[in-house]
Amino acid sequence: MATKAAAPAPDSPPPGRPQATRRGPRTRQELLDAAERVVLRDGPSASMNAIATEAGITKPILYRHFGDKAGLYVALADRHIETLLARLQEALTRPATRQERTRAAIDAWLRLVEGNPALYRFLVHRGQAEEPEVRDRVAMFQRRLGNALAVGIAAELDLPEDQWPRAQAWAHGIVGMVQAAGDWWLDEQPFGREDLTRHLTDLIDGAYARA
Amino acid sequence: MATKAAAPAPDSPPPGRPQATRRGPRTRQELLDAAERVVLRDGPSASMNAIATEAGITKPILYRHFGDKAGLYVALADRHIETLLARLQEALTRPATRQERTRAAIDAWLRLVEGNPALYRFLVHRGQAEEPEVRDRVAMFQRRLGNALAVGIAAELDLPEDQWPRAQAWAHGIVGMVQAAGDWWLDEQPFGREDLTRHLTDLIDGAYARA
DNA sequence: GACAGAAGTTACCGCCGGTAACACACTAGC
DNA sequence: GCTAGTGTGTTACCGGCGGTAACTTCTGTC
Repeated sequence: MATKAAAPAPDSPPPGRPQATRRGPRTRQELLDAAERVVLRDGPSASMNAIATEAGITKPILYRHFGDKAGLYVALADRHIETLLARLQEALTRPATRQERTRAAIDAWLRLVEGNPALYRFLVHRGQAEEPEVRDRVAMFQRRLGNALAVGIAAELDLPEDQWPRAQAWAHGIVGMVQAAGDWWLDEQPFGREDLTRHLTDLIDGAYARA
Repeated sequence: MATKAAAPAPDSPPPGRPQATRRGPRTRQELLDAAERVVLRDGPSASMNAIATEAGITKPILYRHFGDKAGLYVALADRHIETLLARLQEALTRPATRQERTRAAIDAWLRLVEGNPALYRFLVHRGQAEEPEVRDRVAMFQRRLGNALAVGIAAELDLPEDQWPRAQAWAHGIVGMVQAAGDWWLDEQPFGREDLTRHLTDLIDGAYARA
């Protein structure tokens, strides 16, 4: 709750007061940039002090902007989650064969994994942080992904409404599958991204074919 | 390294010195029991002080036994991981149809999830703890599980050696799948455990059939 | 009985997340 | 020009954490 309530995201400085002060109020965006730099460098255990220093300010300002550490992490995650979700949604509804849609979605995911492992770990492995707030909040992303996929699967297989839970089970399972396989692949790198995409697509497509 | 080196697990008090002291040196087992009680009650954010208090001692003793928090958590996890791995191994090598083996393994997993959610979360969702030591150590369990399953899949499909990486990709993916589906199901409980077992078995079996 | 050594304690360190209280810049109204 | 108000920033603190040093028992052995 404290997350959104803290500040309604003043995306750009109000044009009525163009350059208020010299030392300048840092925009939320700038703070998030700095936070992201630190988190991607130090991992999710980055301290609020370190982030504040990176942003050239001190702790209390961070707290005024984001409420608490959970708020900051959620804001940090939200910047990327929406675009990633949109990209996956596009892949899943692309006018193409079912197999191609599956492939495209997995490929989009693995491109993120490969392109920015640190960001990926932060987003997917939950900012970890001990407080359940953070865990739940960031884990919600995975849930949304699963729910979106569930709708897609139900449509794909033309399932009646009473079979939706089954589509959900599959969807959340598949999300975890791609994530876990991506994790493993990121560590071991036994072959290229395209190969992993193909293997996972084969797996899912085989399941589809029998459904 | 500090983990195993700290104490070679004196499982039972040496019979040569049956009842050493009155206030007694707590056995490693007793300490782990207390730690488990606290962790399952308070979640993985349980403090070392709380654990020590629960065990009726003070912090430094814990540190003498386990080195640091990571060591304690690893010891805590190891108690259950071995038995769980053995149970899964048994299910995967049971003399039965391939589908039945799959079903049995998933069922064993979901029984743990259902029977002791707190323990499950601790084992699978990584004691979370910020230090990478703990994360890596507990995540290793998932890896071992995936590797064991990979061997099973390679045998199941009679794959030539050059196709083993594919079996690995599948295996780690499937492990993540069952885990994620279990997570979702644990939260939402939209149907019984048997239903989820069946849905996931169907999915995997479909993939097998097409492999 | 002296003694080595384990078991256990108190008291501390530095750091963390989080907050209170205060200082400075700027604008608006009279 | 002076005041009031507001937003930006600071310093200095709080309780609690993981972890450790130094000391005090207590116990079994020679």
